[in-house]
Amino acid sequence: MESIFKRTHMCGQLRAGDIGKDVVLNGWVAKRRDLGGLIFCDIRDKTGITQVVFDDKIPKELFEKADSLRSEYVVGVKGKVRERESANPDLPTGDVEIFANDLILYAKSETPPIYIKDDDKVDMNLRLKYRYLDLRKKKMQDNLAFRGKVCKIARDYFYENGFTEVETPDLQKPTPEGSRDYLVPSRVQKGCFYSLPQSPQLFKQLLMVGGTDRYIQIARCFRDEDLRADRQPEFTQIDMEMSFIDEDDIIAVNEGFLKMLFKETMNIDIQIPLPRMKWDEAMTRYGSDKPDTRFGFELHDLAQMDIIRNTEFKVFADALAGGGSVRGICITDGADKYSRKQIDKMTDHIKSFGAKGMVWIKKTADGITSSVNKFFDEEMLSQIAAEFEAGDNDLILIVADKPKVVFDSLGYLRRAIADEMGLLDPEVFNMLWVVDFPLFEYSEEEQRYVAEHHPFTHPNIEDIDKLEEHPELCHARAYDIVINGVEAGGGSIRIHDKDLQDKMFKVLGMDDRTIEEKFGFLVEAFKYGAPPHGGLAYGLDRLVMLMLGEETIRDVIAFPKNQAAQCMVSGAPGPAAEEDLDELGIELEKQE
RNA sequence: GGUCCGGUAGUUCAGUUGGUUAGAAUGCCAGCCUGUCACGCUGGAGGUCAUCGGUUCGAACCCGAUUCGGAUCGCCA
Repeated sequence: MESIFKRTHMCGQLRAGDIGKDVVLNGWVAKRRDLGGLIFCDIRDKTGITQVVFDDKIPKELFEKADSLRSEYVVGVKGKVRERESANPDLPTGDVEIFANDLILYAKSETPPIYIKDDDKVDMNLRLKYRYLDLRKKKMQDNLAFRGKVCKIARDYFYENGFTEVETPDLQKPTPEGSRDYLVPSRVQKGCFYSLPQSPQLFKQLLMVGGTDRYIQIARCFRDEDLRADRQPEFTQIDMEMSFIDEDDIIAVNEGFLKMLFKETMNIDIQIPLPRMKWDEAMTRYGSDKPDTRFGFELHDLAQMDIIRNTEFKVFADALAGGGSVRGICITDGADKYSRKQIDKMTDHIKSFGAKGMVWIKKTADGITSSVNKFFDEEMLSQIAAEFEAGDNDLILIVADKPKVVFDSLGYLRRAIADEMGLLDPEVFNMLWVVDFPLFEYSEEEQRYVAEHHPFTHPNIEDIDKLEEHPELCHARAYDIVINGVEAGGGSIRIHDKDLQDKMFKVLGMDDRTIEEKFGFLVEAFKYGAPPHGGLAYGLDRLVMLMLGEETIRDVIAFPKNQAAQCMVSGAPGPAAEEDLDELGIELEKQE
């Protein structure tokens, strides 16, 4: 008795040209259709399914074995490829079937708790618990293969361009700046902790000081923050860094990568160079530093209009008096699509961004009306509509508040509405660089300036002398690659000059001791000759999700965590053994 | 940490104004069936209505607490 049938083909492979061949397939029973004296059985592997036929002309023993097959049994089948009596046009292998003459049962299966088909509606947590079943789906296998291919292309491209792949340590020194670290206790140094890297940032800069010149890594990163549909606590970056370059070099190299990537994975031709948009422009036109440019609905600033500036409408007047702004978007053909109730729902949602309300104006063939008729007569409303160049049946939405609230609200609304109206074409990939980010952001909480990107980001050359007097006016030599409204990657030119770095730390309110504690080793390294350098990192998971049009990052990661950051397959995280904790010198608080 | 939504059969869901034995589809089991491919037909099994408490003559349904899950804001240099 053979223990294994050596396969000749994969299950998605056979075509009409294979008719007459003797073949061997291995796989799982995807579906059994028992017609009595005739049994059809679909065998599945990661490439697809093939129909196998058993009839009562074959030996009784074999037929009975086929009769006993159930879903997800693991089998090997020997047989002859033949033409189907009626082809199945929905299947790549639909012209042929295998007339079985031998069958081996490798393993039985209990009835699977989830459906194994691409368009299931099974609860995500259940899918994650039985991930190994979920992964049998063609779509999941295709997604994993696609992700692998993206990694391979990244390696191919960067290797060809003189980059060296280097692994940076996963056990790092805890960094107080930035997101929460995952901490790993040290056994040898009791009371001390490693942190898992949020990114390889500091080490890749040390590699530049070390003369690596061009570095690439497909790097695992960890951030102990709350999860989202597009955010996992452990994720992967395609991380690169270059020496003796400016931002044009970084952008050119990465445009080359993106062009190759989209060509080789999806046969899409990206036109390079990609457009670059300043951060200020992205905010004022799209209300977002990651604008989706596949559709219009751009923001308009109404603060210059006399009727707005001189209005008695308290909301607008207060916003402008308090240094805020009044801006709006015009939804083409939105007037009859959105009821009062739906608009109220939108208003509720933008309240989560801090907005206190929203003004709407509907322009139709019958006239113009709004939620502020008390303050603006028809003539005034028409003036506002003209500012938006609104046509009949357009809907104008206006938010007045602090700039951040206005941008967040309108930025959200324009994309959410475009999505609802079906304007987000999944076949189109609109890419652009967002550049000239603010260097600092004022943290109300900490009552000081914090780095928008990180403290090693090089200020724009012309802003350097403003650094100490007017940090709020400084811009950064930073750039984000934005695809269809998603930040696929970002990076910057780094500071390599020690004096400039010191100045930067000072603006950030760090004294010598803090600097020494946090980044002492980097500052030390920079004393010995750091080359001008900069780089960029892509969020691999997010990039793959975007390319595949998936709605959640979990569908492009083999074993993702659920929202509570648990691995549903293994049950991680779990409690540690008493003796392990003892050895680490860790004592737990007694839990009730 | 906040807000919102949800938890009913293995799965996806319905469940009226609070009222008899909680339903459907699918899956599963058995029988019949030789060209199916969402096979078909017949029959069957399958439920701690998340948990606890309350209101009530009576609770899947109303109220409260807890818990779990999801979305989202904060957070994510």
